[in-house]
Parts: sequence; structure tokens; C-alpha cells
Amino acid sequence: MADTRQKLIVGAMETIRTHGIAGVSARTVAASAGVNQALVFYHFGSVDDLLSEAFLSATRARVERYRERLAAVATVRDLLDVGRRLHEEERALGNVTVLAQLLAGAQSDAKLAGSTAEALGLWVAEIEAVLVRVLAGTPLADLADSAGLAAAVSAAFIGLELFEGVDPVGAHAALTSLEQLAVLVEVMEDLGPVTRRALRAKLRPPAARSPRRSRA
Amino acid sequence: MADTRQKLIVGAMETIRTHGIAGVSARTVAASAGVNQALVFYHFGSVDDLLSEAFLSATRARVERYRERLAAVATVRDLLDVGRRLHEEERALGNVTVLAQLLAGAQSDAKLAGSTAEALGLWVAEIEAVLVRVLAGTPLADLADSAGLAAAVSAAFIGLELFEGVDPVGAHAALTSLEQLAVLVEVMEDLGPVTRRALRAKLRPPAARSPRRSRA
DNA sequence: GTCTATAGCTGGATAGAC
DNA sequence: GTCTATCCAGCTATAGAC
Repeated sequence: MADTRQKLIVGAMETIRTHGIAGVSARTVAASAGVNQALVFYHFGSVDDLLSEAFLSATRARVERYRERLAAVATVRDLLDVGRRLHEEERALGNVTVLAQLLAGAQSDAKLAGSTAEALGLWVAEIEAVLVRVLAGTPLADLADSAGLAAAVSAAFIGLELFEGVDPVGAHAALTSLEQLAVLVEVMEDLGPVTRRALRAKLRPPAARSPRRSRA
Repeated sequence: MADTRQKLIVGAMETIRTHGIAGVSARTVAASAGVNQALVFYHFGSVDDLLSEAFLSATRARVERYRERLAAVATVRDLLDVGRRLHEEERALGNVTVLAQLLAGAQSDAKLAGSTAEALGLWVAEIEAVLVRVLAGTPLADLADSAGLAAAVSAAFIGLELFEGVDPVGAHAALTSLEQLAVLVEVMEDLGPVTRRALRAKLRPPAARSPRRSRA
């Protein structure tokens, strides 16, 4: 059947999740999938190619699944709610774990780097779209560029995932802090126009700001 | 000589840096150190033990080296300057790379997890001390707990490092955005007392805030 | 498409000569 | 303390039977 491919894809994700990128091999993946080891090479050519394809298809499915919910986000408070929900769901499924492992592997494996970057890009693009919508009108909108912010948010989640593996308490505290930071932005939405203008004036056009060094 | 140990420690760091956690073995490390493979086991017992010891000693040395500079930080602007400097220096030396790789490995290796957590803790503690000093008096001081913030900052840098490996442009934009976010905090330092009190009132005691769900 | 078998390599770890 | 030699496990990848 054509679902040996599917079994291998599922097995690949499962293996990265449980054994980490260093524990992935044609044998471990095939064992987890319950199929013969040689089929990895028959269907995908190499282990790396299997990983790439598995991760891309898994990510596409996840992003798809969240598109609707993200589209409904209109305020910072919404974003935090959906964000936490997404984080918990992804955590339970282990997708962020997989992303972190692949990123680690990709640092010294050009082949993995390409597909990992592509999958990561799917998330970043989605996050950016939401941020643009939610931050419109807040001082942040003209403070930081949206692509950069989206990348920063993604990076933070990846780092948190790794952090959580060795220090769950610390990671939880970090997540809470980040949420409270976001409250700052939320608060700005509710400020009176006078205060807002004062803030805005302080922030000035960021494009005109010299890129490095200037006296405080 | 007793510096075979040292050679192996240096070789271990170098190997993680260049080949990633998945590329580390007694043989690759020994080759990079220019010593015999069997000496890994004679001096350290196992590869994992070597990695643990190497990383802890390297981290201790780095934290030591930055203690002074961090102690001189008094404002958010200072913090950003030193932070960027530190980030660039660590990047050039590859220490954050190593940290990220070890964290990835530690997710499925309890032995690594312990020592990695310990080393990570060294950085977090240092960062927290600075944050407490710098944020004293800003609304952030009572918004988020300092340990959580320090962990969040650390996690963000780790995530950025991995991000950078597959998308350098995106990672750079993310870092820039984070710096501009920090400007928000800086701006608050300069706000008049009236505005500040308004902000503070909005933020309220975070301890009294119900942990989840409440109508907006 | 799937399986067995196997070549050829790299891995951790140890024994024992020096 | 260091080196050689070695065992054995696990790895990628392929050839070839079914």
C-alpha cells in the first residue's frame, strides 16, 4: 500500500520527538513505523530526505489547522489566548520539539537546513500576518518591523521549548513573564490619546534612527 | 601531561560547534584534540561525561569574564549595548551554538540534561541580577518576575541562535526588533510621573490577577 | 513494493603492551 | 598516561529474491 510512506513519515516524527535528532536512523524510524528498514531508502532515498519531507508535510498540516483560529484574532488579549492554546497543543503533539531538534541538526547539515528553513518560514509568515493585524494602531506598529517581530516570537518559542527540556519550572516562569510583557502592549491600546501621543513622540521614526551608537 | 584533559575539553567544544551534537563521538573529539581515542574514556569515563565537564568549565569561564562588564550596567541602554556586544562575542566563539546543541541533545539524554541545566543556570542567574538592577523603578519591575524574565531572555537568545543557522536575515531582523522593543522600556524611564502612574494603575498587582481566563 | 542478506563503515568501550 | 588492537553494536546503502 501507499501508506508505508505515511507510516514512515509518522515514524520519523515520532522518533525525532522521543530520541532527538541524534537518535534518528533508518533503523530506529523503521522500527517506530513498524516497517522494514530498507523501505526508507526505497521510498525516500535517504534518511535526510525522509526527515525533510516528513517535517514539511507535518508543518503544513499544522499551519493549515491553525489558519482559521489565527484569522479570528483581533486583539492582543485574543492573541495571547490563542498563542497559549497553540503552544500547549503543539507541545502535547511535540511539534515544537521536532522543530527545535531539526534546527539543531540543520546547523551542520545543509540538506536539512533548506527544508527546515522552509517549514519555519510557514510559521513565521502566519505569525507575522496576525501581528500586523493586532498591532495596527499601537506604538509597536511603527517601532519594530513586523517580519522581525514574527521571527523573534518564533525564536522565543523554540528557545523556550529547549529550555523546558532541562528546566520546566524556569521555562514556565519565562512564558508567564512574556505574557505579562505583552500586557504592556495591551495596556497601550487602552491609553488615552494624550498619553499615546507622548509615547509616540518619544519613539520617533525608527527608520531615521542611526543603526548603531549614539549618545544617550 | 595533565593537559591532555585540556586538549580533550577544547576538542569537545570545537567538535560540537562544527559538527553539532549528532556529530560528536569519542573518535571525532579525539581527532580534533589530536590525541588518542581511548584517552576519552581513560580521563572522562564516557563521551557524555566529557561533554558535561567541557561545557561547564567553558561556561564558568565565560560568565566569569562578563561579570565585571555586566556589573557596570545601569540603564536599559547600557544593557542593550553590553547585550549586543556579548551576543556578538559569544557568537564568534560559538558558545551559544554549543549551548543550543547541548540543549537539543539533553532533551533525550538525562545525563546531559543535568549539566546543561547547571550551565544554563549560570547565565540565567547573571542575567537576572542585571535585570533586577536595570528595571528597578520601571513598570516592568512589578509586572513580571525577574527570574522568569531572565529565563525568557536566555531562551530568546538560544532560539535566535538556531534561527540564525537556517535564516540569518530573519534572525537579524528579529534581534533588531527585540532591541526596539526594549526601547519601549527605556522610554518608560523617561515618562513624566503622571503618565507613569497611569500606566502603573493599568497594570495593577499581577499577583492578584487570576491565573487563567477572565472576561476582557 | 517488500523482504533478506550483506558489504563496508563508524560508533562505544575495554584489555593489555609499553 | 598513552597507544594498539580488538570486540561488538549499530549505521547507510545496495543487490537480489520474492
